[in-house]
Amino acid sequence: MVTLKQLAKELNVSISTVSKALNNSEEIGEETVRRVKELAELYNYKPNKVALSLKQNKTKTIGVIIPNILNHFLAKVLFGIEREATKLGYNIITCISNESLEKEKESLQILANGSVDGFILAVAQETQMKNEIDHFKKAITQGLPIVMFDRVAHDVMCDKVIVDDFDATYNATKGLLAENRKQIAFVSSIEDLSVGKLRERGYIKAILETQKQDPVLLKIKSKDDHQKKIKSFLRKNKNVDGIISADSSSGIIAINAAVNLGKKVPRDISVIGFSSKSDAIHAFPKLTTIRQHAKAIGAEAAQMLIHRLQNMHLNEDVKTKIVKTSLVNNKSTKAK
Amino acid sequence: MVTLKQLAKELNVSISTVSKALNNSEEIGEETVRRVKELAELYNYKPNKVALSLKQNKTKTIGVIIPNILNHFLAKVLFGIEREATKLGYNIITCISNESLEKEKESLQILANGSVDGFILAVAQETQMKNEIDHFKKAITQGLPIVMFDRVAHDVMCDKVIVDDFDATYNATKGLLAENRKQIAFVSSIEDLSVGKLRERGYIKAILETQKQDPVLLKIKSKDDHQKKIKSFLRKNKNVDGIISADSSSGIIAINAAVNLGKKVPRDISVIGFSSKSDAIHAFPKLTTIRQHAKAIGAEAAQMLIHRLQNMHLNEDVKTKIVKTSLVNNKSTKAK
DNA sequence: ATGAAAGCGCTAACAC
DNA sequence: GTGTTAGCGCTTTCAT
Repeated sequence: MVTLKQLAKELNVSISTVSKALNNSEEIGEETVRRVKELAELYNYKPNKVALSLKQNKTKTIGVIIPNILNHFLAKVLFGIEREATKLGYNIITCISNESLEKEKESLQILANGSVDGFILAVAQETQMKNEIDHFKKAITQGLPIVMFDRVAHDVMCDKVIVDDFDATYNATKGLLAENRKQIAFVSSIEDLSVGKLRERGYIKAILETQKQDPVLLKIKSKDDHQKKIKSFLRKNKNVDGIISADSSSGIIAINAAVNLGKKVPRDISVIGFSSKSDAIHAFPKLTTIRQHAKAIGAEAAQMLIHRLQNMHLNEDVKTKIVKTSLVNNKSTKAK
Repeated sequence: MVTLKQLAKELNVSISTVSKALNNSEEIGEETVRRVKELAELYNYKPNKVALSLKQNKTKTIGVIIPNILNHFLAKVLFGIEREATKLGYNIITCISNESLEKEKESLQILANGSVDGFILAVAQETQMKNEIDHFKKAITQGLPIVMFDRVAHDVMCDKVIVDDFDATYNATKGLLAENRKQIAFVSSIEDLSVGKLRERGYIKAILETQKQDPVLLKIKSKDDHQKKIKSFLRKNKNVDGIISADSSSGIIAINAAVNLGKKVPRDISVIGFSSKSDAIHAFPKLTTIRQHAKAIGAEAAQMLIHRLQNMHLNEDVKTKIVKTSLVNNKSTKAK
């Protein structure tokens, strides 16, 4: 990499002259500016990011901590974060906590050594289960703002971007009730997560309001064989004619399992699930989907963090943004 | 963040004494070392990463450029890279090229400003189609080594980690032939990619060797409705009793479509596809899968790059590592 | 209009 | 055993 020093030497001017010329300072003569810029162009000069960061005490880099990059939703949020951050002139350093509290702490620690200006993260499963939040608070105290998305720690004072999970399943359940479904079941492999609990409650509320059916829950552990669990559940509960799925694959598996058992979807059973467009087509018929607008969530989180970084002096109150889900009617429910 | 300066002041010693003490230099007295370390501990001192980078002219950071984070395979490689890099003391800055040549160039450019020590990347689709490679060469010339994985540019002299795509489909096709399948078709939505072409050739070779059937190809464009395309293909080609899928979703869709058309899998038709474990269960029966060992590819790429970074002076020859795929027999083929 | 110098936080060669 | 100094690349204040 070419440095200001080298340019200065070659042009027989001082380093500061070169710096000013490149930064369009009024102080420098027209002719000099031209010569400097020409040479800089020729050598493809780029200001050294590290030196800038040191000087200005900010890195224009965001630390992103994702629990699980193989989760389509989380990956899509990351996509949204990256795009928005890039647009606003920031880079992202990505760490994957792998749902582990320890790894999450570590990542936060390591990046708090001056590598980043702030964090965007979704809380790891283990962290949510143990309800630990000190590491978050510590980072914030150190002057590194955090934006949490989707899975948040409510007791940490920081900006948040969340989904209206409760409403989403409440409304989805209402939708199946409107189809006159007699026994709607709830299938979840994420009951440990804050969002999993919210989704469950939304479903339960809608069911209890009917006063005509009771909640039926199928909870799947990650080590279970999802296909078998769901298939045997459907076999044993022949009266189930509607399914709300809380995670991204149970809905798809449920459809395929139902078809496999000789049921017609949606004639005999309707299914609604959280899912992405690309996964929804893995089911025949295509899964009616609760869309979470993952990219928008990521973009929103990036905006919030960068806004805060650029207005640190103002000390604004923390905000929570709720991104509304939307229901995409495909063929696994009766169309309206 | 606490600095050496502040510690030095509080302890009434010089900055360099503190620095040496913390770095376990032999020069410093036992007692001093103890005092320094205690205070550092108390204030949770962490060496400023940016200052270190500037001083040592290396960032211990790797730039990773991924074409599409929503692709499960690529996401998993990223996972592998992150894990291995972290283990070896490196951070990763992630950019997403979104399959665009322009974005890829930009990312390479921006990160070449001193932000990273080298790159790990898979070439964007557009880049492969236009066969542009100057931006890669430029980065390498600037002293930033590149490791390419999966989708590589053969004309760039750099380390590579690739999959034995040709062999994978060749062998998979042979496997279906051994089941005595009379007409095996090849379904692909990635014919533009280098790996897509290799997979196609592997299939074609195996078919031509039989001298009993001709290759039958279904090529899907990304804007097509994949479900419809595959379903109507199966309807029109009733003699097809075997399918090799080149991408990660066609195989799953094919199984579900076949079942939907009243066929029994694998009695009437066998299917093999590239896929991950978590996607394979979206099909009933579960898809027999060509596993690419994405995490291993990522780890290997990280190791290669870091090895090179730590031995830049040696100027070692570039290497290409081939990671063998393996076939996981599930229920969409006749078990051996 | 141009340059010298200080300083961001750190390490290390070189005094003492 | 401890301190001084220079320097990584850059911006910026303050001379000239």
